[in-house]
Amino acid sequence: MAKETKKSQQSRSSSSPRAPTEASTGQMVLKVKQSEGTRRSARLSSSEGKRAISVQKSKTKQKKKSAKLDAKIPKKPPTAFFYFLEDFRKEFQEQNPGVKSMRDIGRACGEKWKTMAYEEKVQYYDIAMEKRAEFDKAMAEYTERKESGEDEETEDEEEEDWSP
DNA sequence: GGTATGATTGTTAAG
DNA sequence: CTTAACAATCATACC
Repeated sequence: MAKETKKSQQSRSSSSPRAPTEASTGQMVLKVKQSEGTRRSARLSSSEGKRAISVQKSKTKQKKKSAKLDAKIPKKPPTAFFYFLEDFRKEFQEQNPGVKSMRDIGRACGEKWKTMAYEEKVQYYDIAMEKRAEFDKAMAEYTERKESGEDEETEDEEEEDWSP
């Protein structure tokens, strides 16, 4: 079977100036480039140009799913890092049964994640890619619906208390 | 009892 | 171009 890892490209690369010429080289070379010259550098230049840098000023205060913030926005799929966490968590707990919680694991994960080789991370990236493809589709529908008329809603799910 | 927080990186949509 | 938000998860903290 000629499966191999080739579906990573996907059609989303309509605007991706990277792909052709790949066969010419004959070697895989992978796509280490990705987008190193986009937000990564942007952050640097910003820090250089600006002084304070953002430094995560917001502290990342996300959460509160209890509040109905999901509205109609498609939920974001887990990133490659999260998939890696899933596997890492199991191992980490086995090696460190005394660990307290994800906070510690997250730190260990992040550290290891950076040390991991691209090829090893690629497998997780690949998974995330498929997820994004699906999410992309959902987003298209969401946008379309939004333009059409977000007002609409079929509030079908209002199960509040169905106790007769 | 329940909610909020914290920590990790990656990805996205919007401004 | 840049920013802020959010994704999973669970021990912990507060009232």
